[in-house]
Amino acid sequence: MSSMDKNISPAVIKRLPRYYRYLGALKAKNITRISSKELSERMKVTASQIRQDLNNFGGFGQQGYGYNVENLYVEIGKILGLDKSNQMIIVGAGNLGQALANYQDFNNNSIGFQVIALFDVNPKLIGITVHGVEVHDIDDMEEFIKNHEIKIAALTLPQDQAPKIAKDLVSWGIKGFWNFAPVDLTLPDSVTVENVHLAESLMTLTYNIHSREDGEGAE
Amino acid sequence: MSSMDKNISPAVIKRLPRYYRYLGALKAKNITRISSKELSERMKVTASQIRQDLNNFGGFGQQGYGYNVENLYVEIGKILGLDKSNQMIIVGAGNLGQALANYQDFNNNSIGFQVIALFDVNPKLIGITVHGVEVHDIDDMEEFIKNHEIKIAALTLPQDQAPKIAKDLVSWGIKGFWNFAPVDLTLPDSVTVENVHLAESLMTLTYNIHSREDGEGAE
DNA sequence: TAGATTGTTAATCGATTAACAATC
DNA sequence: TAGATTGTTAATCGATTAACAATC
Repeated sequence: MSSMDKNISPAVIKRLPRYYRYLGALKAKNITRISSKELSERMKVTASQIRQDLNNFGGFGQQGYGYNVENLYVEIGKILGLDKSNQMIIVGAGNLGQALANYQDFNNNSIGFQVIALFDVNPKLIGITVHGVEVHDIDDMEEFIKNHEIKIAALTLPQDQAPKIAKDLVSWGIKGFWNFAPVDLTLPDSVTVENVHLAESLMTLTYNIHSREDGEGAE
Repeated sequence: MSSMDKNISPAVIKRLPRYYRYLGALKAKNITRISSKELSERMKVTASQIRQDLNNFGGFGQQGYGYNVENLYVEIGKILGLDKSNQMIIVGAGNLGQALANYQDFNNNSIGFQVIALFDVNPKLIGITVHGVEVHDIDDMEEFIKNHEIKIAALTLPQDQAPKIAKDLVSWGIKGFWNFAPVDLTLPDSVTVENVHLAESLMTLTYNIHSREDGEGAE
């Protein structure tokens, strides 16, 4: 209802955070206005694409002027849901889970994400504190989620455990998964899964490195 | 020359690791053959897409039979460059760098990736060992890369340092970057960059969570 | 006002899906 | 051989780019 989503394509959505990052950088440089043309040169995309993308959400610009940096930054933030509080838990307090808990890039109030608990089965980890956040017993997770009305869970646990725990988490109210386990989660349509498949990302890198080596003398 | 790359689209390349993962799982279940139709049902893509994708690289199947799982697994591994040794270094031995050094998913010989050194400026980190891999002084990086003929570097360092260090690394022989810094690296065309922008991935997650909430009653 | 730049429609391009002849 | 399933061409669909009238 609020944003009368006329089914925005995933390709557009994936580009929004990058616009947001560039606008943040412009803001930090005290640049107050920018045209789609100049932004397109900085970002190495077409000005057409920028205007098309933004116009999915409303007319943020002004003819003859361009876009107000501060305003556009705020608007894209709202579109992405960064104005809401986004508390999350991390399930699996191993190296990756702890790294995410420590990660300053998003884990600060200015962007609005906040890790409020880690969970693990390992008694050696339960009770320790990572970046001021406590590792809890995974058996206490249901109650914690319900008490704190958590909607987002990062999954940084072994592949074989991820599907079952994800299913439980959905029944306890989790609406979005940030999934680092190398497995595809099959969950109801009302639930969102954002995969970060690190091993797969690394494989596309090696593909590109090797294919460039081979194609050196290409036309 | 070797693979006479007829310019495979990035969309196809990004799907290959997922095929590889599914074939590995089939192999582990001792399934020896699979048709594009059955694989398409498991992976929730069209059989057409699977056949089109694979045929960019050669006729791996057999009419009336389907694909041999073991063979296809090996072939896709070769396409991705997993048969070659892929030694890499991690630049930035903070939480994320250490987590990657520890990450078992790719950091084992069976897939062919191997982290052989971490680098940092922090004297407190230099000399420690993470998952059997030593953290070196970043001043020793040039010599190390040249001695070991390293081609791949993971960048897990602060955003403001990434562009300069990436430039240096290129001059020392690095061909591919696995970039975790929230910045776009501008480098020569001969160099490959695979970005893992965690904060941006998390933002698309919140977008989807919130837009589903709003659109609940949509047709 | 004249100049600049948006918002938006139309044209192009590329990727996905469907269909089917080839063939194991 | 008959049945199954690929490899590949053709049709469709969606996303990107170009163009330009609207308008600040």
